[in-house]
Amino acid sequence: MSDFSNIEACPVRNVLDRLSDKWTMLVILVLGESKEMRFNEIHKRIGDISEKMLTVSLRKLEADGLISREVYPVIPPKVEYKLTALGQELLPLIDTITQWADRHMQQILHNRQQYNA
Amino acid sequence: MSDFSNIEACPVRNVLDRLSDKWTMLVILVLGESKEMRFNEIHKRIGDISEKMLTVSLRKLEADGLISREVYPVIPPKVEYKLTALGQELLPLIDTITQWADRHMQQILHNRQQYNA
DNA sequence: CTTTTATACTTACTTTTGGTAAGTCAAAGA
DNA sequence: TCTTTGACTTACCAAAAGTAAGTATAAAAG
Repeated sequence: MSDFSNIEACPVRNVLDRLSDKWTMLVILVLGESKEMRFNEIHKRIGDISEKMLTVSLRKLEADGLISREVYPVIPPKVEYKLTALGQELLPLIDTITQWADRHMQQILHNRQQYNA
Repeated sequence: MSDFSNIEACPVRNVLDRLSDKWTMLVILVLGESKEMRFNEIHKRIGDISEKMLTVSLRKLEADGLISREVYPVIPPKVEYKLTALGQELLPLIDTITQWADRHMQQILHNRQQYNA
């Protein structure tokens, strides 16, 4: 049983803190859909993420080594993102959650309605 | 390939949006450690969550039907929380991520340092 | 009999995180 | 010369989360 309250030293806290922001897990999922993706492709695929937050999310994932960023020196700019081996390892774990989501969404929506009544 | 940009209709977005806040996944993990838990127990186990946010997180999880909340009419108050069957289904999926975290934390910390240099 | 303690919250206020819209850069095309 | 293109950046505003204090009530302590 890990010591969740020791935030610095606890791997679980360390990783969950990084995944527990508004966009990170979704960005990983999206990147898992194709070999590599350009900034605007990811942006369109998600739809409602701001450019600012997409930039921030991608930079953090890059810093952790979960994605790689390749800049082509052309104009207009071209930048390709893809999951690293490490990132690809994480992908199926998040994907399992999305499958669970597909199976249980109806139930959850129902529960929410009950609760608000 | 689901339509992530249709936030209302997409189960993945719907569930990820709920899990993608600062504390939800960690609260589920902690509740998975014992049969049931009282408010202050959860609070101490996590350590740095505020009482306010713990209340908010628990209420949302309750609304979705992932945890149940039992109030004993005593003074001082006693309230017990535990995962429902639905919540217990989700637990191993989050737990798999924490195991991945344990395996790769060193590498990730190393990557972060490299990036900031 | 007054004060303290215990537990699970609220509430008012501040800080951090995220959203919005406009701007930047440099070359190619009209 | 003016517009378009793509990947951002920036200044400013809104939403989420943190902080510290307060609430309720009865039993136990002094």
